[in-house]
Amino acid sequence: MLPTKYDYKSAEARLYKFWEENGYFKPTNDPNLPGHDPTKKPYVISIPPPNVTGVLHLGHVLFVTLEDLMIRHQRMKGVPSLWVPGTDHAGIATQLQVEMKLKNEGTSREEVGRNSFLEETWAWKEEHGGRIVEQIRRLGASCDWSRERFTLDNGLSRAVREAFVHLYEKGLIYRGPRLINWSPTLQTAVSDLEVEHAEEQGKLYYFKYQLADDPENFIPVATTRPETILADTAVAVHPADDRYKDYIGKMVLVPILGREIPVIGDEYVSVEFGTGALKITPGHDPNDYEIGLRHNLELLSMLDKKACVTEIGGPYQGQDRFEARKNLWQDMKDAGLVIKEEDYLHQVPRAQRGGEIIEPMISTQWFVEIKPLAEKALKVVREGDVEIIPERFKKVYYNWMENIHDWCISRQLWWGHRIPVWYCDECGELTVTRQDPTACQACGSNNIHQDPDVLDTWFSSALWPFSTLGWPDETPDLNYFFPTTMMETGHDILFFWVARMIMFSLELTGKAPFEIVYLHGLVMDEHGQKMSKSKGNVIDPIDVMNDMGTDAVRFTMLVGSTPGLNTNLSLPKVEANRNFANKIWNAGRFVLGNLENAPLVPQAGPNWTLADSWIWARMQKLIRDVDRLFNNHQYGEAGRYIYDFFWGEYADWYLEISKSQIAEGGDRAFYTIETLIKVLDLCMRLLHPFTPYITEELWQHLKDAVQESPFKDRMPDWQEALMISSWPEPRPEEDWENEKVADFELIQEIVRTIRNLRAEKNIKPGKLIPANLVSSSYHDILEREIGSLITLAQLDPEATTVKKELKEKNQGQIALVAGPVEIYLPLSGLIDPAVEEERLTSELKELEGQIKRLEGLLSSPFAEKAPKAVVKKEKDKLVGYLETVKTLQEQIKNLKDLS
RNA sequence: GGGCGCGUAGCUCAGUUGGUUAGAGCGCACGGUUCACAUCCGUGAGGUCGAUGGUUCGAGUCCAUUCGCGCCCA
Repeated sequence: MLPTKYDYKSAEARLYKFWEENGYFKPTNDPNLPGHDPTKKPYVISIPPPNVTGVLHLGHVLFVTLEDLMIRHQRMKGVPSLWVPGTDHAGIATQLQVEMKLKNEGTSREEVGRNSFLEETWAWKEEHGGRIVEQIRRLGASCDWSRERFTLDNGLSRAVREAFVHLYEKGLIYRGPRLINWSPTLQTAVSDLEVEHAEEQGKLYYFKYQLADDPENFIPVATTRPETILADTAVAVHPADDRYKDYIGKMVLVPILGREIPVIGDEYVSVEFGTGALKITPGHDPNDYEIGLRHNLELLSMLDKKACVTEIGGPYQGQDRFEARKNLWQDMKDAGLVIKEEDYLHQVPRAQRGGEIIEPMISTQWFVEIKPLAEKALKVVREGDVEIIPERFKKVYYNWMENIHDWCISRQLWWGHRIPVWYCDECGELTVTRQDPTACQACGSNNIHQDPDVLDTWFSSALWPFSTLGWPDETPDLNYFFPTTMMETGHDILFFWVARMIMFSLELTGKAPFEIVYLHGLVMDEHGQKMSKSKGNVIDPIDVMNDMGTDAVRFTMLVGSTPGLNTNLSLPKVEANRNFANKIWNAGRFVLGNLENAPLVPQAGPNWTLADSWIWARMQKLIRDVDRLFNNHQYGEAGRYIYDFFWGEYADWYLEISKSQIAEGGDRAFYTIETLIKVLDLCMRLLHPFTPYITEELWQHLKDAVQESPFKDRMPDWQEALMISSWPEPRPEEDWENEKVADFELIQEIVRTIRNLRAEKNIKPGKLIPANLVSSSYHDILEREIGSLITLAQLDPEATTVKKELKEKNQGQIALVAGPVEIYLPLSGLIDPAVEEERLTSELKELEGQIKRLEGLLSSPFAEKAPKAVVKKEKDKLVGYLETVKTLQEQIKNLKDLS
C-alpha cells in the first residue's frame, strides 16, 4: 500500500540518482559505441549555458523545464535523445565577482597581476561553479552530464581559437579604431547589444556658434550634451534650409576653445528639430560619426578611458565628464554664448550590466565583419531551413540581420579567451596562429607580445552547439548529433546568441546549427511586473521547490507558458499544482488499493460498461490532442488538457463509478480494475515530461503492485523506469467512440440535475433519496447504468426505478428533465407547488428562448451556406429542446392538475 | 520614427485551421468528517471577449481605425 502522502523531499533525490546511475540520461544509439545506426535521426538540444557562477532563478527554471519536457518526450518516443549541458564563463560578471573579493581583501587585480588573478578566478569558478549545475539537477533535468562542457575548457578554447583564426584568415576579423561603446567603470568596450537606451529627463541646451569672420553673427545650435562641444568638428545644416544654407562652407568658432570648424550641409539634419542646426561630434556620437565619415571630418576624442576630459578640452582637461559639462556651460554663459535651456526627454545609453552611462568613443578594437555572415544567416531562415517559433520573431530576426553592424569582440578584461594575436616589436606585423607562436611570422623575431584583451563571452557561446560536440574535430558525436534539433531559449537573446550561432555555424561548419528555434518569454511576477530585488517581488525557485515540490513548480511553469509570451508566476498557482500532485498520488493510492479486489482470472472476455467505454474513448481523444499539441509546440496547452482529463474525468467520474463496478465483483471488477490501471498508466506516461518525479514514483509502485497481481501479464511495455517507457501513440478515432461519449454525457447530465436539486433543497449529501427515471429512447441505457447513477447521485437503490413511460401522473414528486430523460423525485415533504411551478416555468422560458434562436438560425441562409455537419448539429439540438419542452409542459400541467 | 505583443469572469490566464448562449485556477456564496484525497467533495453566482466599423450564413478568433499597457529596434 502506498504511503498516505507523496514525500517529494525523499523521492526527488532518490529518483534522480536512480535515473542517472542507470544511464537513462545518455542517448540511445550512441555513436561512440558498437552497433550504432547512423540512419536513425537523433533529437538534440544544447542547453543555453547559464553563467558558471550564477544562482538559479526562475528564468533558468523555465528553460530547463521546457527543455527537459522536450527531451523526455522524445526519449519516450524512442528517438535517440541528447541534451548537452554546460556553463559559460561570463567574462564581465565573473571578473567583477573576483575583483570584489580582492577589494575586500584590500588588494586589486592590477596589484596581484594577471596570472594570479586568473588563478583566483579559476579557484572561484571551482568553488561556486558547481552550484548552478546542482540546482539544475534538482529540477530533474535529464541532461547527459557525461558530456557537460564549459566555455573555457580546453576543447572549447581550441574551438574559439580555430574560429578566430579562420575568420581572421578569411579577412572577416579586423582591428582598427572605430566608434565603440565604452564603459568607463568597467574599463572595457561593450557591444551594441550590451547597451540599453532608456528615455530620461534631461535638458536641451541652446547656444551660439559664432561665425569666424563675423563674430557678431551666429548659428544657434541645441544639444543635450554640451561638454562634447569640446570635440565638435563641424556644424551641420540642411542644404535646403533657407535660414542657414548661405553659411555652408563658412567657418564657425568652437565656444571657449575658439577652434575654427566648417559649416556643412547634410540631408540628415532635421529642419524642425531644435534650431535646425546640428553640432557634429564624430568622436562621441554614432550619428555624427557617420556624418563625419561622409564629409571627411576630423575625429577628436575629448574623453579618456575614465571619461575625463583630454588635452582636446583645453582648460577643462582632467575634469570628469559631468563636471566638465557644468563648468563649460557656466563659462559659456559668462561669455554670452548661451541662449537658453529647456527640459527635454531624451534617450540615454546605459550599460546593461551596472547601469552606468555608456560613452561612445573612438577606440582601437577587434571586430567581426558581419554582413557576409548575416546574408547567409538570413537565407536559412527565409528558406525555412531554420524554423522560428513563434513565427513573428522571424520578422524581428530579419530586421536585425538586415541592419546589422560589425561586432566589437574585444574586451579589456582578463577572464576569457585571450585574443590569439601576437604583435612584433621589431617589424610591427601581426602573427595569428592556431598554435602559440614563439616568433614573428613576418620577420622571425622572438620579440613578440600577445594582445592583452580577451574575446566577448558571446563569441564562444556562438560556437556552442558544435563546439560542445567536439568541433573542430570530426568526432563521432559531431558527425551524428550535429546539426542539433531544437534551440530553446528566451526571446531576449535572439540577437545576442541565436543569430550569432546561426552565422558562425554556417561559416564554420557549413550547416545551420539547429532546425527549430523555440523562443519563450520572460518570467514575471503575478501582476506581470519584472521581478527585482528593489520591488521585493522576487520568488526564489529553491524556496518554492522546498515548500511544494519540484513537480509543482515545473508544472506551473509549463502550463503557464505560451510560446514567446511572458509567464506570470505566483505562489497560489504553484499551490494549485501541488494540489494536482496530491490528486495524482491519491488516485494512484485508490487504484493500488483495489488491485487485491480483483479475481485471479476473468471468466469471460470483457463486457464493457458505458463508463469503461467512455473513459477509454476520452483517453484516446486525450492522446490525440496531446500529440497534436506537442507537434505544434503547444506544451502548456497539452499540460492543461492532461490536468483536466485526469482530475475532471478520470478522478471525478470514472473512479467514483469504478467503486460500484468493483463492488459487483467477478469479471466486472476485473475489467474495471484493468481499465483503472491502464488509464492511470497512460496518464503517467503523458504527464511524465511535465512532472517526472511524482509520475515515476507512483508508476514504480504501480508496476510493483501489478507484477504481484492477476494483471501481471496484461500490461505490455512496462520498462524498468517510466522515463524510458514508451510514449502513448495516438490512434485514429473509432466508430463507437462518439456514441459512447454522448451517452455517458447524458448520464452526467442526469447526475448533475439531481445533485443540483439536492443542493437547492438542502438535502444532506449523505442522505439517499428515491428516484424514478422515465425515458423511452434511453430506457435500456438507464437500466444498465442505474448502478452508476445510484452511486453518483446518492439515490436509494431500494426506491429507484427506471420506466419506459409514465402510466399515471406522479403525485407529490419533484419533476426534473435532463435531455430526453424525465426524473421524478418523491420527496413529498419538500415540495411547494408554487416553487416547483416557478422552477419549471423558468426552465421552460429559457428553453423556449433557445428554440426561438435556433429556429431563426435554421431558417436563415445559415441552413444552406454552413457545412452540413454544422447544420445537423444545430438541428439535432433543436429536436432535443422541443422534446424537453414538451416534457416540461406536461410536468407543469400535472402540477396544476394536482393542486 | 519603424516593428511587435497584450487588453476575455473580482484576480491570474487558456481558448485547434472563424462554426454559433465563452473555459480553468484562485477568490466568493451555500452545503458536506461516505472506507483515494479537507493539498478534498458537491452546488452556485459572476465575462459577450478594450472601443468603433467592416468581411462572412456565422468572429473572442480575419481586416481597418482607435484607446490603454508593455517590449524590441533606430
